[in-house]
Amino acid sequence: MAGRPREFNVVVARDAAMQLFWTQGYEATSLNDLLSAMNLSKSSFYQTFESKHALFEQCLIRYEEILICAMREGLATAPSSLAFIHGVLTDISKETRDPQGRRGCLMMNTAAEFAQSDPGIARCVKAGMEASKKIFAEAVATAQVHGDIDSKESPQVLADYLMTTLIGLKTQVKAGASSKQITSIADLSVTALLKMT
Amino acid sequence: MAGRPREFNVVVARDAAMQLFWTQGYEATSLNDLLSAMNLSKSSFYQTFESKHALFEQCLIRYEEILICAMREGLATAPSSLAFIHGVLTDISKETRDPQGRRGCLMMNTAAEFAQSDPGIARCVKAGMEASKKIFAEAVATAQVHGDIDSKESPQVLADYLMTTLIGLKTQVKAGASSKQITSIADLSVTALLKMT
DNA sequence: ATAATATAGGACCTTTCAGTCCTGATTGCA
DNA sequence: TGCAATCAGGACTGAAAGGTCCTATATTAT
Repeated sequence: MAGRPREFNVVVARDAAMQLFWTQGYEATSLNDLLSAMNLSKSSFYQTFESKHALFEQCLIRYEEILICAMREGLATAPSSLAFIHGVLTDISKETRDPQGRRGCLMMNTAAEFAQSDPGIARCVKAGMEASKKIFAEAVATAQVHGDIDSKESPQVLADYLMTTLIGLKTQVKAGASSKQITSIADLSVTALLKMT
Repeated sequence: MAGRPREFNVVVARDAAMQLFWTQGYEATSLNDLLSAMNLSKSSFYQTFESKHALFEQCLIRYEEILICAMREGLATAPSSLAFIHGVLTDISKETRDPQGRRGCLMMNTAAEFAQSDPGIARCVKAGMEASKKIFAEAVATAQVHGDIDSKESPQVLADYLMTTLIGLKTQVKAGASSKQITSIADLSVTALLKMT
């Protein structure tokens, strides 16, 4: 009953699309761009992925999964929760080196491009934001238990603060900030977090 | 030698365009959208504004002028430099009320949409960012003189920190954060700034 | 009156877009 | 052998995009 098997890997193809959307944004990425990057014929594309929009949503979800996984792993393997928090922020300075890094974060780029106009995508973004924030909140809570961060403020509010800083830093990188600037801001933000009572 | 005078106000028309670009972004705003909002015929449009792209650049520059002026005035009239800084951040919570406020900031939206692909626009954005940062730096320096902010950190770095927070907050608003969340983060950021040594 | 500039409106152009459909070949399983 | 599903590739559609050009009318200063 089964016909000819698929010759390409759906995951690989979708990841290629994700990279392209990440670099160029949704609107700026044409179908032909996608077909080239994914190395697919139009037939195969529409047979496998319903539409450009549907594919984008899948890419966004996938991106968020990867992001969350990376954060979870980072938190799990870091010497301490505080080191994890500090690392997430300071590592952004590395993204200033190549154009690849200057792309920012697909989730945040999408927030800027779609938040107003596409409720479905907006929900996706919000979910990803919440998930990231939750990990920050866990990290903060642990750091508070260890006495690295003062316990007067709730982990949720502090996680919101960290998310805000993260978004701001990523955007600054995109806008052309230097590695040094980013490092300074990140260090300052963490210092501020610690000195707070 | 002079012919028929212009019947519309260039400034008013351009401001209407600015509002539209602000709400929808550059790509998502079609020429017809612009003609309707500006109440112009195609003839008048192209006679006055060279192209959609040129108009956008003018709008961006105008937006930045308004922004900088508002900040300068805010700083001049605030009871103190610290109050100004605190006000800029906490006032963002008001933007959560109506969709109008959820548009974010044209300059930052543009950074997200164009920073990678359009060097001219990117330069414009960077200039606006620098100008905003400069005002923050002035405010910080004054607050340091008044003893409201510790003088160990340079005004430049602290201004960078404030810009980062500002960008992060604006983006969070766009992504759907609540008024309460924004207020909490803004208060926390300023508190952090003060408690720092 | 004339030159110069503005107005409105529409025809028109080229390009690009996402998406559909069709043909014909290919491949695997039953 | 035949069914089912894939493949590639191109023709095609309808819509929308930004821009140009043209006609005809209106308004001003000289």
